[in-house]
Amino acid sequence: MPELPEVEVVRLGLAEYVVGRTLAAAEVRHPRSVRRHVAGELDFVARLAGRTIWAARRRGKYVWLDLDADCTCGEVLLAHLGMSGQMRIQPPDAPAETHLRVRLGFADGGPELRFIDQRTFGGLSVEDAVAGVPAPVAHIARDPMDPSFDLDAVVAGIRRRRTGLKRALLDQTLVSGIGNIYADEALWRARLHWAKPTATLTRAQGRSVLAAATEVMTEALAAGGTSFDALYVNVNGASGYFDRSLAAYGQGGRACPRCGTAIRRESFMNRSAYTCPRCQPRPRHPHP
DNA sequence: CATTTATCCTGTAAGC
DNA sequence: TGCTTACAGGATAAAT
Repeated sequence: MPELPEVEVVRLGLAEYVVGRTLAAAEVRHPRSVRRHVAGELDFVARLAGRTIWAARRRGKYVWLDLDADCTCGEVLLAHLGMSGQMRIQPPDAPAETHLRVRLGFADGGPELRFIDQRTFGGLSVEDAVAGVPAPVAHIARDPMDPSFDLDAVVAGIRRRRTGLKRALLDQTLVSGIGNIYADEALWRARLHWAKPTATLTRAQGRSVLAAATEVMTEALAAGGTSFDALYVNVNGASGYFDRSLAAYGQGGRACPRCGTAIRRESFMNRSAYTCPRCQPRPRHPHP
């Protein structure tokens, strides 16, 4: 599932292959993939034709391409990969992928940009940027790799909440970029349980779990991301290999790399939470 | 207001 | 074998 490291790998690919090029015709093959473009499919296509891509940027799990030289107040092509979205660079004559949703051709006739998305939770839209950030991203907190990320402020924000620790880590308005995989890995590294009430979190524990999240996402980025179920690939179709380094996520029944105890899978918010029962003891009063 | 839950979607895999 | 069911889960609207 694309979280910060996977989206950053995609951003790097976009920076390499499409920045500096000028868009020609766009083709929307599935309306759901542009549903966030409120002015509709035709307007989406019309707004892209002839536009030059000036930069590829990211915040959390959102990635966008600047369509105006002045990035502080121009338009951008905003993308969210959702669960299964992929950005691929392909020759224009390459056969259509099974879940090809949007094709973006270029005026130079070179490789085109394709948005492929099996589950269609992701999508593209053209948005106005305000102070350099697309409007739908304005409420998304800075991520741990942002130079302006304020760790102590985020720890304070988490401790102000009245919820469970993992819920807070997944809340993109507190800190962005962390999804289910890296939340479980960060909690495992910090030896904290997902149901620990944020009210009982010390400042040191808060700093520890965020440092762990930053560390594990940095390592995952260096490995090209995590391709847990082969739905995540880079712009050239290659998988990342950080899944081999996961200690907790998806490891139910397997030995904890630290103490050998079997990793436990629990139900959490209609999904899963993986913990080591020994390294991450359940809090006395767990938050549901 | 703060917090939690249901919903969107499709392919894979497990269970009967 | 073939059908049904559970599961994967990011963001947000709706509910509490």
